[in-house]
Amino acid sequence: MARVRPPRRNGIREVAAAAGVSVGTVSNVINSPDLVAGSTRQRVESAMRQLAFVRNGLAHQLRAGRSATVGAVVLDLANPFFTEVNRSVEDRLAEDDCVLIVCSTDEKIDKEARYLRLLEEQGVRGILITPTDPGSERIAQIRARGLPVVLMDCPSPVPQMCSVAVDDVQGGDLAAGHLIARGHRRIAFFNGPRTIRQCADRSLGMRNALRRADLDPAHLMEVTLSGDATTEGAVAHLETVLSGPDVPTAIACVSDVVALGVLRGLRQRGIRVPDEMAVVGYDDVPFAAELYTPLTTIRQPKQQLGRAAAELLLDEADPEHVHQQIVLHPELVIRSSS
Amino acid sequence: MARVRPPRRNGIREVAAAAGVSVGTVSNVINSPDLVAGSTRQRVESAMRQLAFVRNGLAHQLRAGRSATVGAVVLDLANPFFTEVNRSVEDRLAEDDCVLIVCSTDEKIDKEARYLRLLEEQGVRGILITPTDPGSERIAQIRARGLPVVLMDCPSPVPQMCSVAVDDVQGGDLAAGHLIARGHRRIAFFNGPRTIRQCADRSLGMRNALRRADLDPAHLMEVTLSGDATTEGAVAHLETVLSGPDVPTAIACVSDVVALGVLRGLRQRGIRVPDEMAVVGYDDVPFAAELYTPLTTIRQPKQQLGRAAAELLLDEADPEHVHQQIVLHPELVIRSSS
DNA sequence: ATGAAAGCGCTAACAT
DNA sequence: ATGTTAGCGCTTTCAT
Repeated sequence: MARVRPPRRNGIREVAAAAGVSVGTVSNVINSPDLVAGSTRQRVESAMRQLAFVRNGLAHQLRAGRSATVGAVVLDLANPFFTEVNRSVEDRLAEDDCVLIVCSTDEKIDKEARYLRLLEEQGVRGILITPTDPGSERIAQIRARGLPVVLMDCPSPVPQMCSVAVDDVQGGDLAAGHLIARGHRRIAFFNGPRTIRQCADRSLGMRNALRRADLDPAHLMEVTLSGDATTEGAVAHLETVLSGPDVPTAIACVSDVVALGVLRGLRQRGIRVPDEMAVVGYDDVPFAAELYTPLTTIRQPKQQLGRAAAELLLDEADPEHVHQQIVLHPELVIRSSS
Repeated sequence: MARVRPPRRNGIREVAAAAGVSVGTVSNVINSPDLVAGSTRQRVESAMRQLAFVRNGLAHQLRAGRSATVGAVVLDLANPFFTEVNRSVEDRLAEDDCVLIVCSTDEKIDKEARYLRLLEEQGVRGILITPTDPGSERIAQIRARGLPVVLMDCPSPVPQMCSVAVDDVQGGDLAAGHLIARGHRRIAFFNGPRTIRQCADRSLGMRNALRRADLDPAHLMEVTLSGDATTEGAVAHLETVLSGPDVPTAIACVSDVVALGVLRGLRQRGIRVPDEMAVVGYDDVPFAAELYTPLTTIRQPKQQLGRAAAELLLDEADPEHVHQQIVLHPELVIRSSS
């Protein structure tokens, strides 16, 4: 029965023995120090130090019924937008001694499903998610099992669920409105798949702006990057647009990362920005201002988003909790690319 | 005794009851399906589906003694270097059904200590860390308690510990060597605090290059950004350097993020790059090529780094495991800023 | 092939 | 103020 590697760490039991008290007392000095007499407490604490005691959080959580981990399911951890959101989430969680598990879905529904299950098994305290489909049965089921879910960067389709979103219709409107004001009429939109709400909404916003300017919204040349809404994907799709029959004078992009690819492709072809082609991005990532052509973009309140989402999730423990749908607003940042 | 919110999820027990078998059998269909008869298995599986069974990972891990979480302690989750490393780690872990907990220390030793404790309590399977001090007592103790630790972006000071590093001395050498070859003699180095190994090593490498060119290494004008090795920090420190008695002709930076600040500050002052001032970065983050002035930089093999680190960590479970210190190599990428 | 039962390390009554 | 003990949900011998 001898285990091979049992540098098993000391538990509450060893501490109790060393301090000459019962395990219950040790538990109390950890969880309700005021219940135990000063002298005993000192003895126990010194024993803990001596034995390098680290409480087994799993056992704790199993018994106490609540864990110290929160899961964040986002499209891509390496995307600078989510990166900043996650950082804010992490900081907020730290205030409550919670820790963040990150998961990238790459917009793949099966990866999403897999991670959701993993997180649920893991017994996370709750899940923050930028869902591929906010109305999905899967999310409803998770909530039905009592696990708090907060939608991040996505408005809740139902009132009983928390969400923090940024108004993407407004964002799209801002972007297109700006281009129209600059005199552009043939506008392309490098968008992600419309099945992603952000993409659909931004598209809608752009069409609203066109309509308001008495332009036919159908003339928006929407290019769909499915699964390749990346810098490289954009470079690839640029070819198609430029060699088409109806070359646009402006390209709006669903993200700064995509805009980066557009700028790169344009530069490779010697097409000047903004003179020959205007470009606008989305997100306002940290480097947007320092690009070869500083990028006009739609700024998202990333930190607020992360912090608010974390806060809502932590709050769900509270029985008095009311479900909130927070909507934040984007902002047009004009630079040189348009 | 009635709990307030008990939408408690169904456990192995409920499944057992529904399927008319014992809990042991249910456990077996989960963990050793071949031990149980086909028909029983089917009954159990259908019961699991019916009851939306999700196994309690905490209990599982408590009993089985190994968890499915791995912690990564890095300087800053939002830093594009770590962002890419983490993403690779995440992907590698996913292959083993593990999940990643991320922690940003901001180079603060107390934050690091706090997160390490949290992770250890959390019962992570192991810890990947970019330590503020790789030789710290704290890390040694963690390992002594049987928790695998792999140093990331840092060579192990001792042979019994795994590590994946990138040769930073070489990187510094590459950067300075390049500037020297371009004719620069007065070189400034916007570095982080030398207590961080990467910073110390890159500085060393730069001095090596100077020495090789028969230049006095003491002439390297090293500017220390402590706790503000950020874009903003760099902008602030630039003032000091430019108004000093001995203005450099080139600025090397400890990261692309810092270089971004230098470029920004230079641009604000109308100083042309590279004509009036050469700049080189470090990391080769995704946007480095698309900056206003495309950035000459030292490329780090970020994906390899993350993947290798995750692999080493996962391997430590293996009793046959040997401790490896992997050293990867950086690469000079010349663009227009120098 | 399946069941019964003893824990994993901890918490929370309840007893003293 | 401290000790005792019954579990949390699961795995894992050991019987059957």
